[in-house]
Amino acid sequence: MSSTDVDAPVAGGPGATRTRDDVVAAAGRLFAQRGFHGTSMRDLGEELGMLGSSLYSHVQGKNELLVEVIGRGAEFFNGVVTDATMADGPAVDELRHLVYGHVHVVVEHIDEARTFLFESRFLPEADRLKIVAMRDAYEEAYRSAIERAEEEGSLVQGIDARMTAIFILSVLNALIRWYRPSGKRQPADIAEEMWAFIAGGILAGDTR
Amino acid sequence: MSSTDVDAPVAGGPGATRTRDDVVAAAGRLFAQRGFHGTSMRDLGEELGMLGSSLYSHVQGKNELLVEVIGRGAEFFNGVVTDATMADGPAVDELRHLVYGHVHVVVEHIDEARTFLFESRFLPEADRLKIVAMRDAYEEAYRSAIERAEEEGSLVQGIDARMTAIFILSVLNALIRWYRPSGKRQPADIAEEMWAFIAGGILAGDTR
DNA sequence: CGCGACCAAACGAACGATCGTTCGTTTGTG
DNA sequence: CACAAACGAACGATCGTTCGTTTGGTCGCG
Repeated sequence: MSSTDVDAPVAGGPGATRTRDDVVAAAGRLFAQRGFHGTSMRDLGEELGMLGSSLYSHVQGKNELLVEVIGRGAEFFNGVVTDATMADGPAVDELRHLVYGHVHVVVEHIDEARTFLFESRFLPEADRLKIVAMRDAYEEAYRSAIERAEEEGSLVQGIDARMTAIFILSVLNALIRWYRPSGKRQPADIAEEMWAFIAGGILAGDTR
Repeated sequence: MSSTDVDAPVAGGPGATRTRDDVVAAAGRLFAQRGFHGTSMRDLGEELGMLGSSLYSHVQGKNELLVEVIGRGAEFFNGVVTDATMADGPAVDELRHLVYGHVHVVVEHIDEARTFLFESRFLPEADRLKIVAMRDAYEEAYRSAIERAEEEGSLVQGIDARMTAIFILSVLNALIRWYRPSGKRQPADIAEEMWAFIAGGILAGDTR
C-alpha cells in the first residue's frame, strides 16, 4: 500500500512498531476530528499506543505533521485535475469528471481532505502560501472548464465562470462536513445527485 | 445598535472602558480568524488593549465567550427562519427568502457566523447539543419548504428533499469562506446569483 | 545453531514557554 | 467616598520539544 510498508512488522499488534506513515495517518485523523490546535503530541501518541515524545523518532515536530497531512490531501485533489483534463471531449464532460473525482477523493481520504480544507490556515507561512496557490490552481481548473463549456454553448447564457466555479466547489467541499462512511448512499450515487443539482438546479422546467 | 451601548463611553479612545459586548465581539473576531484553540485570553486582551486577566471582569471564562458568540450566531440564523416562514405564499418564495436571509446574516455578522459554523465542536457538551439541535431545525426548515414546493409542482420531479436541502445549504454556508466585505459584489447581487444557480443549475435548457 | 554487536524505536524525566484562571491591589470616574 | 474596571503577579496544568536510557528485533560470525 505505502512505500515504507517494507519496514512494517505485523502492524497493530501490541509491541508492534509503527512507521512514519502510521504516524501521519493518525495525525490526519486527529487533526480532522479535533483540529490542529486541539490535538497535542501526547494525544497523538496515545492514539498510536505510545508516548508523545516517541513521535520524534518519526517526525521532526508537530508542524511537519500538518505540512505532511495537508500535502497529501493536496496531491489527491491535484490528481483529479490531472486525470480529468487528460481526455479531450466536451468541456461539460471534463467538468463532470472533476465533480466525480472530487467526491471520490473526499470519500477515500476524508481525513486528509478535512485537514486540507480546515487547517491550512495554521500552516507555517511558506507552506501556507504553496497550498493557497494550489487551491487557486484547482479553482482555475473549474473556471477554465466552465468557460470552454460556455463557448461550446452547453451552459446557460451569461453565466459567470468565477462565481459558478465557487458555487460548484461549495457543494463539493461541503461533502467533507456531512459525509459519513456508515451512510447508506454510495459515493457514485452522491456524485450523481450532486451533478444533477449542479446541472439542472431544482426548479421544474416549465416554471423558469 | 446594541442594548448595552448605554454603558459604553466614547469607545476606542485610550483609557476608554470596554463593555461585555465589546469583549464578545472581539472574541468573535479572533475565534473566526484564528480558531477557538488558536486564540488565547491574552491574545484577546491585546485585541482590546488590556491584559488577559482583565477580561474576567466581564466574563467568567473562555468557554463562556465561545458559548456567547455561537449563541448570537445561532440567533441570527434562527431569525431568518422566523421571518421567512411568516408569510404564506408559494413554498418556492419561502425558499428564496430563506436563501436571501442567510446571505444577509453572513454578510452582516460574518464573525459570529464563522464561529458558529466552524467552532461549535469545541463547545462544552451541553451547549454543543443545543447547537446541533438548532442546526437540525434550521435544515428542517429548508427540507419542509422543499417538500411543500415539490407538492406544489414547482420543483423537478423525484427530487430528494433531504439531499437538496444539504446542497442548498452547502452553497450558502460556503459564503462564509469566500465573502470579503471589500469585494465589489453587493450582498443582494450575491444572493441573486446564488438563487439563479440553485434554481436553474448551469446547463443550457436545450441540452438537458 | 547460538551469541554478541548493532540500531531503530520507544521510553520517561525534564526543559522553558504558554495556557486559563485567581486574587489582592491600583486606578479612575461618578 | 464608592465602586466597577483594569492591573500584574502568581497558580497549577499542559504545551512542544530535548535527551540520555532502555528495549527488542535483526544480522554477521564462529
